[in-house]
Amino acid sequence: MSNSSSARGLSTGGATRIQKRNRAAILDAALDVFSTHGFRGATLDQIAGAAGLSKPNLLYYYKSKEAIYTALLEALLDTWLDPMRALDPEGDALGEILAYVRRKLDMSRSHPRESRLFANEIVQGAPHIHNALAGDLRALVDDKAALIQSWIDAGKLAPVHPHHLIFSIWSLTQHYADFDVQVRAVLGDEDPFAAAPGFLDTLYRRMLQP
Amino acid sequence: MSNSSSARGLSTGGATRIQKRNRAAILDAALDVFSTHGFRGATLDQIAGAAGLSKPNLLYYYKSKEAIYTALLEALLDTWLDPMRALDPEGDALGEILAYVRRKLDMSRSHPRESRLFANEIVQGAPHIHNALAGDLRALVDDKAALIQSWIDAGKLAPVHPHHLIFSIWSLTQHYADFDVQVRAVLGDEDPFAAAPGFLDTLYRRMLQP
DNA sequence: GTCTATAGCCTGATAGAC
DNA sequence: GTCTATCAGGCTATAGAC
Repeated sequence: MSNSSSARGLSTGGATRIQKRNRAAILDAALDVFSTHGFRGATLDQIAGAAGLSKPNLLYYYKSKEAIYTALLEALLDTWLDPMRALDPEGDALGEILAYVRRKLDMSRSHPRESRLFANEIVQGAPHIHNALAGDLRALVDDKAALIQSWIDAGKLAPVHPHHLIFSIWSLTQHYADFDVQVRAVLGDEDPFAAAPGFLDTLYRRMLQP
Repeated sequence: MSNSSSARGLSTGGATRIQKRNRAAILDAALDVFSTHGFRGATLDQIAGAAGLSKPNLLYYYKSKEAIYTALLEALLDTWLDPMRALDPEGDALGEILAYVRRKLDMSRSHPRESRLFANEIVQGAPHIHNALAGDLRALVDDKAALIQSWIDAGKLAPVHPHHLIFSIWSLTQHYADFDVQVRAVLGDEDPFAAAPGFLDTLYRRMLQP
């Protein structure tokens, strides 16, 4: 029997520890580069360099540039929507919305690369994830919009268009990640995230208090 | 005397009508292509084709890809900020804000390419217009933020952080242009601009009514 | 699994005829 | 002013040695 990787006995689920580490390093490097330059603007040289691999070795793990990109988008899309999934029908209406806003704002601060990755993709027409938008995303949003509408009907929130309310939360929170350079250029030394939580909390309290 | 262009007697300001028409066609084509694919993703072939010129002829009018791009950004930046400049210190405070929001939303509907051009540029770190952001833009925003603060101090608006109020207006209105595909994927057949004006009007009334 | 070398394509920009 | 032809460089992806 040959000393092939699959016969080593140390492999876990068909992938060695080195393979797992390299795949993770590649996706992290790809997130860096794709989020900064967009799909077309990124090069395999940059990604390979950031991952500490040679370019052909990079293509040993993923067979093409596009394969890296779509693997990255798929791996992130689910977690990206977690803050919205956590909206709890049993919770206090206004409190749930405010907590959702807070979670999204926290993600803009802690995961700006993910935000800019999706921003780049969507601004340019979402050529790689259009199906996910019209499928899973739409279903999830419709579900949560119905929940918001039920809160409004029960008099727990002031009346607003539920879908546009959700758009406003995405837009206001992701703005601090996607347009970070502009925000900081205008604010100077002031940290955007110092006043942003209070501002958004006030905004949604005043708008939604029944 | 040779029959050179400058001796024709029909030239206006050093440029013939054909030159003016071609320059305008180039900038319009460049707006199309750069706003859809970003600077790096755009190609001179696409721009030349959209403008109805050959690639070398394109480079006769602008000496490089970057020259086209920066000419476009400079030509648009001023008009892009007009809605904010129109904020009138003598007008009614809440009415002025609501009118500004409405003007910005109208621009997202009528000029989505311009919005996406700046979105692409800023998401990727604003490498070509960083100076303009930290210079002219910041000065203009600081000026209008002071105006908003004076309205708050006079009791004409509910207290909010003026800079973040301005960011919110940019974010909420431009979202409908920059993330158009996502908004439409979620809304399905419903026209985003049907409910958006009313939603934003309600939002800012409830937030700012003293 | 990882490397060097390179194929093959595309892109921005230039030369030179008309 | 506009074209055809083309160069030089950068890019993705593959071949093949180890």
